[in-house]
Amino acid sequence: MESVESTNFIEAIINDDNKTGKYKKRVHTRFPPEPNGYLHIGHAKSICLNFGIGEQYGGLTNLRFDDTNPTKEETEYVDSIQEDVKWLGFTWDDRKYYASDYFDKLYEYAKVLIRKGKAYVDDQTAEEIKSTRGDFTTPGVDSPWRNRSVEENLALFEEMKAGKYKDGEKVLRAKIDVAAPNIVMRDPVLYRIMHTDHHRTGNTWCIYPLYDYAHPISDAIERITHSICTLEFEERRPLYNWVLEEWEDTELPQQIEFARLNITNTIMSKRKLRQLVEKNLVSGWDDPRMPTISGIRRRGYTPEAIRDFCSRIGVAKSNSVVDVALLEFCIREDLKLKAPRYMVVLDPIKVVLTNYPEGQVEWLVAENNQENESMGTREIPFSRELYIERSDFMEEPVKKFFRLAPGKEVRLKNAYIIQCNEVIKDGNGNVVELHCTYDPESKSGSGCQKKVKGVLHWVSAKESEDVECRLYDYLLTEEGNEDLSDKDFLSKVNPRSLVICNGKAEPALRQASVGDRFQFLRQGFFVIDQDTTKDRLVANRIVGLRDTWAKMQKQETSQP
RNA sequence: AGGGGCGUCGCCAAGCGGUAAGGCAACGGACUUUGACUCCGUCAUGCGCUGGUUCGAUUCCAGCCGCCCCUGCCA
Repeated sequence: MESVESTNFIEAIINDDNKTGKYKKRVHTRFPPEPNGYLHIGHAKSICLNFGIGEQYGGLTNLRFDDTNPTKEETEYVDSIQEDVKWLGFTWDDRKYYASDYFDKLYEYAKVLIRKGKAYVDDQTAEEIKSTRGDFTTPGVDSPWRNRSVEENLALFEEMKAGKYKDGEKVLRAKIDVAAPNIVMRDPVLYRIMHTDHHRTGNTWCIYPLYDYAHPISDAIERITHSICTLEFEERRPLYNWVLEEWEDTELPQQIEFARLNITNTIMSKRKLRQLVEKNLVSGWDDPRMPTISGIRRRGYTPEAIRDFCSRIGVAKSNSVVDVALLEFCIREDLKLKAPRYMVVLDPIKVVLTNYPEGQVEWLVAENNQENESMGTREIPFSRELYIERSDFMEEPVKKFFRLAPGKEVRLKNAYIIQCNEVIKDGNGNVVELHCTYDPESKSGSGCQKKVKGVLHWVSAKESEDVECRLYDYLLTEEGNEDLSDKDFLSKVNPRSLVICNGKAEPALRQASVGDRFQFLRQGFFVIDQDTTKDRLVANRIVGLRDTWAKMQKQETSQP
């Protein structure tokens, strides 16, 4: 809510530009995803940053699909990206663009570069280009085709466009300096030949521009002022500026880089997330365990929580790994007053109140959210047979355990104080039932003065409805986003080791998860997902189980 | 090794020469019919290291050390 405002380095740049009048106080940003996958929480940082700056400075923010590589891009992805950005609460109005909108302009400007002697057609193969580019310590060598005449280059480039050549036969290269210390500047490729259908332009083109060429021009065409991207593009900034040298506009966009988001134990690589989907290790990009925007939406995260998270993590240039606990804090913070607090029992143990009349049902009043009266109350059934959480009972209580134990008293939330008198076990010594007595004078709200240490969640055994549900835990890895080889990675990425719920993760994580689960369960912060129908039952809201107990689909290990 | 970045509390992150904000986490304590929430309190004589400049340096200079990125016709 009242987070302290301090300006980040990007805002400092913009403030300075506004002061010097560099863009006549115009602020125009863009969010430029390649439609080759679903957006994840890491993209949310970029979205909040770019759209946030637009809002903050009374400027504009475009949505632009960077679709210059037809082999990777699909319409499904552009749809999901739009949905996610909108869901986060941002709007681009009519400013939705595609790099492919500019294919004609890009082509024409390439010819300008050729006429200026700043680009040439190279006949070398990819391998030849690679081997003549040199390495970190060795300068590159000029291509034998580097000094073709403007006329020849123009003719060749037109032939490339006309489809005269096969894939890889020729490329258009920038004529910069093959010996530049910055390898990016060693005559980078501007255009390649690809006889591939594009998701929007179909087979109109067989030459496609590369990012380094298309991006600065797209920015310039849209009159972007601050082109914000991640750190790995930093050494490409000289090329970004080089491409724009002949551009006629006097207010050229400037590239600014920031560190991408990493979260502890969270897979943030699109490549790896794609593998999870393709290997069917998750149900899809929107599987509630995925760190994708659509996945965490299904988990019950709110846009407000994610935006709050993005503002709390800050923006800087140092590689950092944010503790997932901060994300969890943000959703709790937002849901605190929004989520109805229902009681739930996931792993039930039966409690029989031996002094409560058989067949009697009493309807008790419970507040939906004790911190937010406007959420009202509901009536919940109370009867002789109830369920409580198995972990809320300990036959031999440890030191600070103040839930139920033989002889101990505890309050059933919104109901009565009960005392445990007898423990019923099966042939194997497993506790199957608890016989307790309730104190009729202790009804909640009756002004009963008796104090007990513990308060338990419970549900009536007969009057409650069952809800088939699954409680998902995060898709966490022990390694986080470490770079594993494909083989190692896939061996780790299976539902067993990744789903903390299954109790298969490393002890420290598992413990953290138990704590987290506790938070969420006790406060009614659940996500349930009806797997069979794939119904988006949980989208955008927290679902509590109203006085029911959920039958967890048992995955081997039970809760501690 | 060449180029480009970055190093402030367990995790983020302000600070831009005047004597270390804030958040998360953690830990005490109060309150509590959710061990939640709330509330109080604690939590860097220290800013990668070493020198230098200065009355004074996290902030300037030099030299080290550490980490990240770059040799796609991916973005």
